[in-house]
Amino acid sequence: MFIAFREEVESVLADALRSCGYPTDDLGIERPPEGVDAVLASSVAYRLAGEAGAPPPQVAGKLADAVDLSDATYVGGVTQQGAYVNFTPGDAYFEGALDTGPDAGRLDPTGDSVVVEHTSANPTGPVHVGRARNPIIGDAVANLLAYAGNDVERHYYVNDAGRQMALFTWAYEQFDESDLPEPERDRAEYDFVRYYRRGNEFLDGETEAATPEAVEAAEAEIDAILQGLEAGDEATHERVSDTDDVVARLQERSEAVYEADAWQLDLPSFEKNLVFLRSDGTSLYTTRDLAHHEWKFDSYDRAVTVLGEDHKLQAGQLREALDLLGNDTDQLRTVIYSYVNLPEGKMSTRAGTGIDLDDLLDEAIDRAREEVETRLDDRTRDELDGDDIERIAKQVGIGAVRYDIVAKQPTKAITFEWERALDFEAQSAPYVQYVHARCCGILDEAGEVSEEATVAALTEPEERDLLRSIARFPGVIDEAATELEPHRVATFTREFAETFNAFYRECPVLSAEDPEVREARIALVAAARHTVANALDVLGVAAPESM
RNA sequence: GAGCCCGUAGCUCAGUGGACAGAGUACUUGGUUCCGGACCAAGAGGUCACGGGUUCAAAUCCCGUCGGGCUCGCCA
Repeated sequence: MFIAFREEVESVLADALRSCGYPTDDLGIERPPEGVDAVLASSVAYRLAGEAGAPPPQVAGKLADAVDLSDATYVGGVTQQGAYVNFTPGDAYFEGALDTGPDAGRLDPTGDSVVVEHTSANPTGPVHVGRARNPIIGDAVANLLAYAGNDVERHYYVNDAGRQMALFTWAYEQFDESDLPEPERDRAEYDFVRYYRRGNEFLDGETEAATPEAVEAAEAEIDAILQGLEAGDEATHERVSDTDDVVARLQERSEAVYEADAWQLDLPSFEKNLVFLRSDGTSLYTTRDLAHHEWKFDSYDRAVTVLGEDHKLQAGQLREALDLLGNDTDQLRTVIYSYVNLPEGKMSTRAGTGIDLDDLLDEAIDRAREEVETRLDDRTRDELDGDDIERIAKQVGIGAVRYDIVAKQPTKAITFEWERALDFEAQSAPYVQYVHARCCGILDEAGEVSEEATVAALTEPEERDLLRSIARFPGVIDEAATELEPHRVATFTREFAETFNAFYRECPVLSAEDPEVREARIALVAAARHTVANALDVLGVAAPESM
């Protein structure tokens, strides 16, 4: 509804500007502050004041008069308030919101195919919280693009060809399991990471056996393994097997230089040369990634990659090299996130400091379970059995962690604190999930949602506010998808929950005396439920029917 | 040292040219015979890091300073 409303506003405002003889290049459309009774407003009068030779409020008044709403469906009215031209919704706008169903927030198909790559990492160990933003943001970005009407594919590119894997392979053969600590969990990556850490300790000379000669021998062996991986690389990786082709094309570029036996690229925007072929003839990650991205460009309309800020330079070099190779790099967008730190310092897989994501999730589920159990006595509705408690604990615990991470702007650094991430009150997943459960509770008792329900029966300000929030959801999806900023959806869920709670407080649904009002409120709760369920779905947070 | 990112209430964060800078948390006070109190209402809390500039209008854009982070490898 919001998008159609916005298009109508753009159209009628442009017409009004033309009829007054003003330029239409900047419509100045924005969202008015809280308390203003309009869905959208225009501040264009400020910019026209000089040209019109009249103060902004006068220009705004003239424009408001010139707006012709006779063909408008969703825009119900236009008023001048100070220097602003305000557009208020009509009945069709509210009716559309009340009709919101299971496809809430899903936009019309764009026809674009998009590949979202995230969490690409070396399989050398478990994911710690420092890196946890990658899968969580990546998943939300992919969901967001799918809701925005794109045909989305998700890729998790496991790189098992680089030096870290060669080091790991060497360490795995070199060290005896009996000399290693017990794995922290019964899973492969916890088993493997012990070798990886021990290997790094050895190479750093931190163990007794690590004499300079031994380290040198180890390095030689790792190099030999790397050569072997490189040879096997082409056979096993169809998608990056065009690396040779990329190397050949790069060598023909005038930016290519051959220095110190290695092929390098002198990129104009970067100080340092980018080596794309080692002196021993093996390729580098970035070279293989170039071939991988050309494959993406051939196979999809657009590509999105979610990367930590430590990869930012490499992402820039990749983009410029792709450009040199003749690709349209507008197809590629990169979402960069900052690392998560602990109050006591940095996290590192290699050093073994930090909190594993698995541990955090377990702790979250444990705390959620306690929370559910202490609230059991307060329940007035259905009884819960052990399975229900476990399900709710998982939905709430994992939801709280994901929400805590996805709700923040990725570019900002986060200091991770247990208490904050697992606070189940206020600006958190459970707060929003609770709204969903409440809706389900009401609908459960209400039975069928009537087709006859009409917004004419919804006259309370809290009812109208809720309708506006429901109507706005597709607009939020549109803007968040355009900017690749899923945290905007999280912000929306918070505001939405507050709006719903205000409605819940002021407007009894099941006990409403007027049957038409009761019917309409039930339909409103159903629309709200679909909205909050899908908003949580975008964020990758479960929407429990009871909790 | 150079490049990039960040700095908003005690704390955690929204807001990134336009209507009085907003939430939560913590603190103070109040609310449930009534659809689920994981809720709600009220109060208090701000040199938007600092200093210049552009603009009718700057937390938002530009320049500089300070503080923090990331990067600068024939690693990924």
